[in-house]
Amino acid sequence: MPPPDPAHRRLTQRDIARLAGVSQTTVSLVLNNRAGADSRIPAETRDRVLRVIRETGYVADPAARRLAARRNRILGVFTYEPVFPSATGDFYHPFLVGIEECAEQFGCDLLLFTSAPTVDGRKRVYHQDNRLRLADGCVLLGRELDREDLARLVGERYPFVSVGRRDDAGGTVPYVGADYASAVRDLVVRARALGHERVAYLGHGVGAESYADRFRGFAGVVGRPLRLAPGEPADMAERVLAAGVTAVFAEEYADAAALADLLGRRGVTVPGDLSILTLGDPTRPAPTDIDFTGFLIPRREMGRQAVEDLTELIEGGPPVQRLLPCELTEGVTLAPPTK
Amino acid sequence: MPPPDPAHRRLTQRDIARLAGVSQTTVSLVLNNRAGADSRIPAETRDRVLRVIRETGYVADPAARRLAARRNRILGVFTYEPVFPSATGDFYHPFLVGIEECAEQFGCDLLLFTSAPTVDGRKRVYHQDNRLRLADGCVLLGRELDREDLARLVGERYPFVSVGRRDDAGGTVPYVGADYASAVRDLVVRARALGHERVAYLGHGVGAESYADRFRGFAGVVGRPLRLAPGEPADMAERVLAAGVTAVFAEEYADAAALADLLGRRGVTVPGDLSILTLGDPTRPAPTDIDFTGFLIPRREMGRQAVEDLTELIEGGPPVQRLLPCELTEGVTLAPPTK
DNA sequence: CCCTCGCGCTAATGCGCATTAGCTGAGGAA
DNA sequence: TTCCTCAGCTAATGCGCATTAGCGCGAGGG
Repeated sequence: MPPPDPAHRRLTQRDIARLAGVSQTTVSLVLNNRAGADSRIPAETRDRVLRVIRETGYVADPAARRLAARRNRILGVFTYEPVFPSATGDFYHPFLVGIEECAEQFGCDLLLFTSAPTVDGRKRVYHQDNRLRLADGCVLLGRELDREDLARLVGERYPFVSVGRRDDAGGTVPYVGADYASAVRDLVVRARALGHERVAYLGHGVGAESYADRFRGFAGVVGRPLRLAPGEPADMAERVLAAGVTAVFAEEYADAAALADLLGRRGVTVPGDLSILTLGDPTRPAPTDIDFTGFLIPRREMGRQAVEDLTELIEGGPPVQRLLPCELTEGVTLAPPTK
Repeated sequence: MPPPDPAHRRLTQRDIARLAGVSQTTVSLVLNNRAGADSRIPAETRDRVLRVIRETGYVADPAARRLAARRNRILGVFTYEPVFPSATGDFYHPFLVGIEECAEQFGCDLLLFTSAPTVDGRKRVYHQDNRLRLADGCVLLGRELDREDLARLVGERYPFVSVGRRDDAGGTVPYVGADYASAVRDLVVRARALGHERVAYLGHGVGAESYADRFRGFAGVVGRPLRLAPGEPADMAERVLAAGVTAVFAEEYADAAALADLLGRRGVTVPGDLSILTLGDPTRPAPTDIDFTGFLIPRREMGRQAVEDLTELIEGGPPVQRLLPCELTEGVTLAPPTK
């Protein structure tokens, strides 16, 4: 590549140094406030340098900075599912709000790894020419992270924090998750207290950690846990009714909404004839006016906390795993059973 | 900073070179597919290098790459108003969708400049220690961009594209805007065709380019354009009625919604007694069930196009300014005047 | 008068890569 | 044989910065 037009070449520390009549080293020292015992800079010199910097509007090249100092104040954000495109977009949005807030607070920029190509319908961190190392560390977002990716990140000692609990992958995976198990357990206990004996879990209950955790919480307090696969929406209502339960715990909010709708058409009232509880926020659009009883995922807080943990990890701290409590929502879809 | 534990030091081209029994230069050449006449590499050597790269999973350090090659495939996104926090969030979301889509298509990552501190209630591109130059170029988003920022970007020949038309700022400002003037004109013409003679523009009509453009379109086809400042919502309805017009063109969707609501309470029907037209999508939450006649801003497309123009600008292309057409919405709030 | 000593600074180096300018050895021409 | 060519590489350099080692100098001590 030809060298850029010198007239428009941007300023470097050397330029500043020349203008201030000092060395490049001194500029760097002033810039980074390195007033250590090994290199003191009198106020006069410092002011002179700072004045030139102010007048010229010099800003350090972050790439060079990263190369030399291995630090950037840039945090990566990798999302396994598309964030902006709106199907799941509204679900991930609050996480990003938290991430953004906290990043701003720490004075960090956010690098969204949008370039990751989609292979077999999934994104992968490690692809040809990934730019992971441009950031000091990375926040991982998505329902299902690739286990190979995780193992490799762990193996390479790359600083990252997962939003959402993850099973170990060849080492400790740092995460900020939601305490689904406890939240589900609390809901079941509450339903029990109202008299519900025959209850069902509507959902997969396996696969993604978030599903498994919910079902674990359910199975932990229900003797012989009954699980109904969501399956075809069309006959979901039938299967639920056939199960002869008085309360349904829906893994997916959208399933709860669909179920309520289907039941309504059949004249089955909620919560009169059947109680329905939601186990988290909608991950897909679920048009409904019903104020479900259930719990909310502390998404924003999870985002914030992930960034906080990440910065500490980058500083050399130990990997931490933590679960944040979910907030129960009163709602109107849980009532004592009538039959 | 102490050198990192060599056991965990990540691979460099030199490591690859050693493993493949070639020089670092060769690795670089293979990696960048530099098969020019000046440096030919036989298939055998190339394959050997590629195999080592594959086996080790080597990926080039993007910071070093940027430093040496001055290219990054990272596009910056600077937003003058907060994007995620949800007040205006829903308005900006579609722009980001378009930006993200197009960036992915081009294999670019997105750098969100979240670290820009808010000064005097506004964000500024140029602040202490900004990281603009980490990206190859930048997309600017926001209703009102800072003119000083713009002038400086232009002056420094920094590649950027504004989403939304901007007046020149010491040079041509590349933008992808919405053709508000034409859209408003079309709406006025349409209202005229239905018999509306006395019409009013409800809004500022000055300040941000997007406001000015709308009013310009309005004033261009209305003899003595009447402009009503939005002012206090409480008496907005009174002022509109006092103006004795048959159709109102509302700059802000939220104002249209508020107006319709206020009129409804007074028994004034829309569009029976008064037609109301909206000039774009809601920039603030506007709860309403009304299907307004007006137009939509091609936000997603604007985002896409901005990224496309930006990449061409980075490639050395000329700055382009373009306006995208707005889509008229039929709606139910425009009808022939009754008085 | 020499000899520390510490202050205030700078020369030199390397981060990992892309790029330019060669260098080497084999094969062909003279 | 000698020279030339050219394919196939490599050494060297610099991108802009942070960092390390250390230089020159004046003050204070012996």
